[in-house]
Amino acid sequence: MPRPVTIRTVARMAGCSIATVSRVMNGTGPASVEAETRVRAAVAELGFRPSEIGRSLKTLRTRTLGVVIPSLTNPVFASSVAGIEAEARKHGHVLLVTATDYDPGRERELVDTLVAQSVAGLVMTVADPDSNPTLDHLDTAGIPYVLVYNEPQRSGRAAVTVDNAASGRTLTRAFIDKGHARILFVGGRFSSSDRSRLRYRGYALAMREAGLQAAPVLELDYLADVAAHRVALETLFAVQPCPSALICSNDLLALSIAAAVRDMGLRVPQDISVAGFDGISIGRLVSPSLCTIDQPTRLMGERAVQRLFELIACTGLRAVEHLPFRLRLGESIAAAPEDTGIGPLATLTA
Amino acid sequence: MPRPVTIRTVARMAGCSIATVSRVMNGTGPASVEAETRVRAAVAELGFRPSEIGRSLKTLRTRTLGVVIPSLTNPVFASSVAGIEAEARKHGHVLLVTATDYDPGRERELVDTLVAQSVAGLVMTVADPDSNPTLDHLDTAGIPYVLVYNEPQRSGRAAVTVDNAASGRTLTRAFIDKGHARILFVGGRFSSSDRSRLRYRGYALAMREAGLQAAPVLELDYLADVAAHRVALETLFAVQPCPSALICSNDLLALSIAAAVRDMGLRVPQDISVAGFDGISIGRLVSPSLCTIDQPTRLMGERAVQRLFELIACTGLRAVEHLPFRLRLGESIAAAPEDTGIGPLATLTA
DNA sequence: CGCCGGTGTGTAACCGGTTTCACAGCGCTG
DNA sequence: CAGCGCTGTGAAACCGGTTACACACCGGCG
Repeated sequence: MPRPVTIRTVARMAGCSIATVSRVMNGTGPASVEAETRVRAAVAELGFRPSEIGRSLKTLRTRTLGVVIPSLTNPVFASSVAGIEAEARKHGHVLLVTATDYDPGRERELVDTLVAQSVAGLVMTVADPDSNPTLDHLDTAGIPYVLVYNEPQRSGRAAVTVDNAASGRTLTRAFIDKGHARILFVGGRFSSSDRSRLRYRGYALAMREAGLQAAPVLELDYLADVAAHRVALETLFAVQPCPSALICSNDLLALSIAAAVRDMGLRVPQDISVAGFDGISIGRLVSPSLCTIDQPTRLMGERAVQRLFELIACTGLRAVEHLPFRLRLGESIAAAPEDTGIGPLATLTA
Repeated sequence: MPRPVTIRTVARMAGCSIATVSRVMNGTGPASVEAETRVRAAVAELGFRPSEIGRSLKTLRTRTLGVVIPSLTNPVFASSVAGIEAEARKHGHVLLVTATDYDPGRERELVDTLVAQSVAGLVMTVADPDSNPTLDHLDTAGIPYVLVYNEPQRSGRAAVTVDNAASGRTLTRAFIDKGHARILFVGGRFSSSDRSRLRYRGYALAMREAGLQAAPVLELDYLADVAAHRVALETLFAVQPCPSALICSNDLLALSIAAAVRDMGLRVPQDISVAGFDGISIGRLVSPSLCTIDQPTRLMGERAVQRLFELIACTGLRAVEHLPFRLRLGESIAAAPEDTGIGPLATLTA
């Protein structure tokens, strides 16, 4: 158990005061060439690295960013955290990462934990960015944060996202252009995702624009297994004609829904087309490759950190920034089967 | 910008000294009922939460664990970090997460950064757990750590993993049992993964036991795209008979290789069987579902944290702990085509 | 020669907790 | 009633840095 090397150890070895050591290491204030030389030699010999704790105590700000996301096991969040981490490291900061496990009730507790760590700022994805006491609390406490994937409607909050409604509209229009009319939107629980809600809104708009009736969303549990998803689909299909296309609110759900469809003995995309959102990279590898809305997930994380540092520096605006998305057609979308003109879904489900 | 609430604010409002506040909050030392009542009331009214920085300064240990992994975008690491995070939170700790991006040269720098943050301990996945100066440094500095996925051969290092060689043997034997003889092992760069090496060793052992000759590993870049993988396969297949089975050193690579095989106009598994390692959950959703070695990835993260706390408490051993793995057959493995008895791969590649 | 200003350096306060130590007050025992 | 021990409390040291401030030293100028 070697004695810890502190700034005092260095000062003793260099034959100067701790103030001089600090000045040399941070380049603040004046220092003679010989003092600097001796300090640098001592630092090198001792392998001294200043404690971030001691440093933080004075300014009450650490070189640490807090991250709050629903889950690490969804590749779309993992990918954005990868971007956040890389960009934070560029700025000499590290990341405190926490997950709510899709439970909005945990948001407040996690934020409090991170605030107790005196993070310099937060990057978050929350369930509801508009009516959110936790974010209100951060606002009043003056702690800067940037939202990722969230798209607050009421402004005054910094966010980096894509235009979810527009992407839902784009994706739905792609289906309509291929002759689909009975298009069902399958969503994760709306309460835990404003993305889901906005994507559905885009879907509904595209349907209306095409003179089609939007069906109510089929709400499923993100995290349930294929069997549960199959049961949900079968239950629905028993009381209404089978849709020719399923738009799922995210890629992970789309992969599970596609598996459930295959389980039912139907082919993707010949019998039913399936699409998702997010553009997770695995979607390119599977067969049929997944039709999706491609998002710059990693870049979104990087931009969020850049904007967070702007907020910390008191430049930068609390506004929503939209990054471009792109339709990736993939192989899981095909032209609508011709023999299925039974009518719109909504007439039966309404 | 509200004045920060410190322990002194609370003491003033409760009409006592900061020592009493500290004692009440931590349950250390005696405190009268009335003093405790006043302190708790003040804490509640002010919403006081003690700064972790101030707390840490005294003991020079934070309630923070450091995590070093190759990448967050590989679901197998993301999943273990999820387990690490959940278990750490149970113990009231938070996670500093960093990624090497598969560059072993960054390990030292990241560890130094985390050590400067005075982490209580580290959970790591490194390229080479046996000959590793960074780990040596942690040993001499007396900083506890537990390895995940790594399987150090020379003992003296705490690790949580599966028996990678045994899993390679099990998987290979499954192929042999289905009549495969020309089985190729496709690996990520060996230099960046001891798992790859050990899984190959298990493959080679199973081949030898069955009287078959093991082929040299086909080393590929984990992160390259499908097109690059296709080129690599075509180049190899041009000079030797096409194997009937491809065992890939991890699931992400297996998915990419399967896509490359399909790109070449071959069917999985009718023409070529494909398998991976890790048991990422997405492997169950794709079609054909992926044959793999199922690992308790999340549990591995949880166990690592449990053992790390044992090390911190100076109970607990620096030893390798093997968790059970399970062969998941899936649909990407089929019986070997009958007309392919051209001979073992090794005779041609050697 | 006295004064001014700049340069290099050390001392000490400070940040927000934890913890040691001293001590007051009280009840008990001898 | 003296002395002991226990309980509750506060003052102050302490952790490892940063930084305000004092000051010594030196060269240049009036």
